[in-house]
Amino acid sequence: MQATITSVLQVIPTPQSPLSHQTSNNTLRGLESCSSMSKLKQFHAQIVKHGLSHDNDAMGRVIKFCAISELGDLNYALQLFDKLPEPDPFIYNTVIRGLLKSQMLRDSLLFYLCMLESSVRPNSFTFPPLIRVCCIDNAVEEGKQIHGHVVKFGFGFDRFSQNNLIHMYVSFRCLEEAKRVFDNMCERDDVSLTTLISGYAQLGYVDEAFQVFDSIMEKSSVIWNAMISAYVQSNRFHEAFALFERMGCEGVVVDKFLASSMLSACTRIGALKQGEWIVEHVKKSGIELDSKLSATIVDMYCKCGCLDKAVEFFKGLSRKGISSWNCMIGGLAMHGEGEAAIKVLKEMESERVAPDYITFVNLLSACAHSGLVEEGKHYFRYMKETYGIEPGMEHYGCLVDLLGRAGLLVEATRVVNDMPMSPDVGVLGALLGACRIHKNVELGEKIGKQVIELEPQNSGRYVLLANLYANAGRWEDVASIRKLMNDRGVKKVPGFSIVELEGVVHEFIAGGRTHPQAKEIYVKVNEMLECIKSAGYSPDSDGMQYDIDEEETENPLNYHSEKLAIAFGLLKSKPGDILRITKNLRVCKDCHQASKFISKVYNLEIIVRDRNRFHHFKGGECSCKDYW
DNA sequence: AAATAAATAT
Repeated sequence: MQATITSVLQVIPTPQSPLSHQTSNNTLRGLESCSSMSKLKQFHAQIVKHGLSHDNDAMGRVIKFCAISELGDLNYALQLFDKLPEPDPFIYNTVIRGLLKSQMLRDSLLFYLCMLESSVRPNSFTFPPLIRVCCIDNAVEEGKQIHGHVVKFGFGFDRFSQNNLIHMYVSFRCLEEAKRVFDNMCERDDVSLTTLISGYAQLGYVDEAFQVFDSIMEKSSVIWNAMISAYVQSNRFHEAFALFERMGCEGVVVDKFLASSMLSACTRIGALKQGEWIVEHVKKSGIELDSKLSATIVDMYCKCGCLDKAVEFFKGLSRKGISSWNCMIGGLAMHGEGEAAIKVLKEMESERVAPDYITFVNLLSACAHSGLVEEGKHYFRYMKETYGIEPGMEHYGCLVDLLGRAGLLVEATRVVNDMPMSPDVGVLGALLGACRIHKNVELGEKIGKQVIELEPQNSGRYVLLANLYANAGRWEDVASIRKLMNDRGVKKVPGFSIVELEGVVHEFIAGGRTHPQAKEIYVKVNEMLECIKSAGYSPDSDGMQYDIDEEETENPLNYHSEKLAIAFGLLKSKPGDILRITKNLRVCKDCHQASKFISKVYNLEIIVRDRNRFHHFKGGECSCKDYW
């Protein structure tokens, strides 16, 4: 990007080609509906015959098809370009877009330099794709230079360029720059606003996002949606719901995007009642149930713990998109219904829907959660053999998880070592998890250290390794992990659990006392623990989660968010009720054990969704059969 | 002749 701009500033405009004749007009019109490269080559031949092979207008259309269309051929476009004596800005822009589309990011920037060197003046269409290139390539320096060019060539107030610049600076995490571009605009549109709002939210500045949102006088539904999703994304569900309500009061119509965002909010916190309300609304208001929305609904039912309703809704779909199939299989996986998941795959095949990459991720995860080792191994090969799907990182992750959980650590390690790509944190994390389950300290230590260095800010990894050490009685190592976390300023993610009772969502944070009935709840926790102790429960401090926080005075193990949520549920429910809990972390061993006892002693069904899967506690047993 | 953002499944 060394080219100087000053030399290009005085450019002589490219002379326009002579007008095309009637015949060539017809040829050009035909090009619009061109359906393949071989058809295109016929058109090209016609153009040559009419003596227009150097005509920018005609050749521009040909190049556009080759460079941009799905059926095109970028190399052919480049060959044609080379034969043009004086390509115009449109043609340069088109090739730049084509290079972007083919992920040839560097070449796209270089091509822009060629444009400048040939003294062809960029226009307002030149910059948006270039800005995207910098954005995707994370090319911060080049991005700033392109921004300079935008201004110097006089497009500093072009809305498309500005919107793309906002997007670019957000992706560079330069929010001040993004805001500066935004403030500088004379005319902001929905794109400018949503880009900035979601940008703030992505980087954790939800309140700043709200300020922008709040400053808008006339809010379109797109803007409402952006702000609501911003809250959902930041786990601030109460605010999302509150805003949704306010939106209704202001008479904004719920469209499919809003329905989708709200459903995903319900899904994330496991708010079944609210989710069902949205589904009813979708049905009543005639919002089009497209395949994406259907998938969202299937997913909502699954993740809110209602497998039956998910299945019912799924079966009722007249046209099932691939994502609905995938959500259904994924839902069954979470509930530990491996055999059922395999059955759905077979149904899918008999309905001639081709499974894709994600189908097999979900299917393999179903096998892993149900301990279906042979089946899992079979489908791992099958997807390649039958559908030509090359196993990706996620598939390897599932396979390692599958083998590791089943105690086949040697085989799991071999898979990791023989993978064609180098294993990411997910894959190694699966192996580490297996080491913890099967108490393999040597391997676990080695993998644990790797995983921590790959993701130094992820507290969960430290906790996992510390647990492994604690398990082996290696307390000095536990202490050194704790020190490492402190030195690096890694904060443990606070665990929270959510319960929906009578349509109201209650949230509990481990050791927290913010709930209005906190006092009663804590009394109930103690009573509850005493009660199950006499039924044979003994606290299991194996998990060691508590020892990692030094400042806690009480034993936080007793006040894990899940126990608070259950105690609250006990206060509010009658025997025979079902208690649904959603939590952000994984269930710890002690809570798992306690939940089993509680389900028996209090005759209460408890359905817990953790980070990974569902646990259905009933009569002293858990649906995961302690396999999780 | 031409374009940017926002939703689902790991």
